[in-house]
Amino acid sequence: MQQDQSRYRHTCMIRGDGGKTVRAVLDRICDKWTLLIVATLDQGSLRFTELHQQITGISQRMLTLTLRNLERDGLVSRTAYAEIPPRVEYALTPTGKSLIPLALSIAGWAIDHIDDIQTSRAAYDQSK
Amino acid sequence: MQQDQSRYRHTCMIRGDGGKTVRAVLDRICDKWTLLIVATLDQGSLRFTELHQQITGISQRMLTLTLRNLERDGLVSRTAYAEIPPRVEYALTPTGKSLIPLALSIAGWAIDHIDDIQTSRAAYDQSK
DNA sequence: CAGAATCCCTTTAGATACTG
DNA sequence: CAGTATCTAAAGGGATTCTG
Repeated sequence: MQQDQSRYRHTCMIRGDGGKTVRAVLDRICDKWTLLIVATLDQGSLRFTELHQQITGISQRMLTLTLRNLERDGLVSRTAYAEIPPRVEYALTPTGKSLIPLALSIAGWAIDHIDDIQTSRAAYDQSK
Repeated sequence: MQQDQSRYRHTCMIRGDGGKTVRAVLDRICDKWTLLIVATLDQGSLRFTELHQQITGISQRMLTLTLRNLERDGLVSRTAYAEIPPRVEYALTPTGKSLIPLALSIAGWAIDHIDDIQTSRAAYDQSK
């Protein structure tokens, strides 16, 4: 009881400004590729092509767009070397690195509950 | 160093199956309304209209759709009473309640970093 | 009260072709 | 190598109207 009331108080963090702050972050991390890119860059800086190879299924266009947004938000740094052929290195910034523990929390919850969710989903679809 | 290597190993949780498991969860919690509904239901079971009033800005259509998806995934229970006028109560299931700590982690990170992100974003837009 | 149905506009993202 | 440009199919989501 004590705990439940305390938890309810804290969910005000989420409902706070109508969810604006939380959603601003969700809009960034919840697209199809952001977390995969961030997790891939956790091993160190990588070039455009290396990212393209390691993240299977991503199109050139979406890799470019997602990296641009991550750079804009200060989560990823982009370093271009004036060589021919061109070389560009992408790496996590401190803010980007701070996202990793959160990403691991999400992954942990996903792994813990994905079976329950899929079972429930199948049962629901069955009953309709 | 030691820590960084350990962290890198753990990000395999995210990249694991090409991000399939993590994305299945992100697809559920990352739409515009899910976390707000879950956070609102943390105070206890609520009726359709009560949710509609407490979550400002949501349309009837999106409230219905999001609640259906949450029910399908076993995060929210729906109890209809055979009365006139009808009464329907929505509440978090145990799985739904287990989502609250994760939501709070996300909110915490959002609050901690939203200023940095918006500053970086403004600087990036300025330089273009 | 608690929705279902329909309309319609905006955004997203894949495929493809081209370039400094 | 590291992108940019363009086209298009599909999904998301708001407003409105109707109903058991």
